[in-house]
Amino acid sequence: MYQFLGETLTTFYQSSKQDKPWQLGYSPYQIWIYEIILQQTRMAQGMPYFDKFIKRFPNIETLAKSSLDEVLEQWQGLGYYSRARNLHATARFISENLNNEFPKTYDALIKLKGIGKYTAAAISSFAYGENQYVLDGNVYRVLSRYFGETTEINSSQAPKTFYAYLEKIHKNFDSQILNQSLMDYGAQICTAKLPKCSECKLNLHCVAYLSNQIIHYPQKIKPNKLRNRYFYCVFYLNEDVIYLKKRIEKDIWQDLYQGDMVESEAFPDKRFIFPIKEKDFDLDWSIQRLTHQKIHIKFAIKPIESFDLNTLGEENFYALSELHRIPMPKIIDTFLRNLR
DNA sequence: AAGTCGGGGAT
DNA sequence: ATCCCAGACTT
Repeated sequence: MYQFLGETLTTFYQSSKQDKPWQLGYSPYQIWIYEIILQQTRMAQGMPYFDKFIKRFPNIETLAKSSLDEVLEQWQGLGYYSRARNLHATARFISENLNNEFPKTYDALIKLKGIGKYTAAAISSFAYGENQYVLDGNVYRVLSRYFGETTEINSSQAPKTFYAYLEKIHKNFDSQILNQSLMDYGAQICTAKLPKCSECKLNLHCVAYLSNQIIHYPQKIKPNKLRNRYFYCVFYLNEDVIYLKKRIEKDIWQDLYQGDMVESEAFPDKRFIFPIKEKDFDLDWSIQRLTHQKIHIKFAIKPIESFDLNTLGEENFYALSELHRIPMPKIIDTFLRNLR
């Protein structure tokens, strides 16, 4: 089974005409950005951000010299903002401690912030040809179906189980090619929904397919139910100035900007503490469904009074003309855009 | 070992 | 409405 899998994937790779990052002449730095952006993110969503990001920060030095706000601004709308924070911190670390030289080995890469087993393997394999195995969502899916592996892929023991498969598969084949073809196969043929089993060359030995159980693989532990969260958000505003404050809590949207915002148990909340009444929050009510949370925000606009500047802190007021350079959560950004 | 972190697109 | 994506980090 291992030999057949390796041969089939190698053949698939050679017939695939899709351009690979390293074939496009991407530098190790660019492959790093590429892999971070594509964490938990589809190609179609990530690639426009990759192009923008590389154009704005062509190398380690420019990224390291930029402010966190500037990096987050490029990242706005992409989600999982810790990726941008770690990217920025790692760029500065490499610039200050490694003489601007990007680490070249798996062992060095995995010590960097934001780089885990997958990304260390991907960079060291794709940029430097090191013999390492990538294990991502695509690989989990292909292997679990092909071998009929019932270990839940989001369980804590999943990595150990699946790396054992990879070790045997990679034994007689080129790791770089196998890494890329496993992921491409999962993305193009062995897809999560409506897999193309009829044109799949692996189905001769695919345990899930032969037992007609494809739909039940990969197995997964049920996620927790959606958490509802309710926020009130006030924008103190006049013709050319707006109040914005950075979220500093270790919570969703850390380091992004928002209005004067408080969270409540529900709408309406008796403990409401803003200087304007709950009924003034009829301006708009946005709901955003995320993977694990459902965000409800009631927005309000309040003209700036002279005492507001003292109460809220003058440093938190920004010119409207520079609004586009301030990173904000998608739902906040959308509201402010619609305001115009 | 379990929880947390975004947003979008396909079904 | 549900799933899940070229995952990593914290508790």
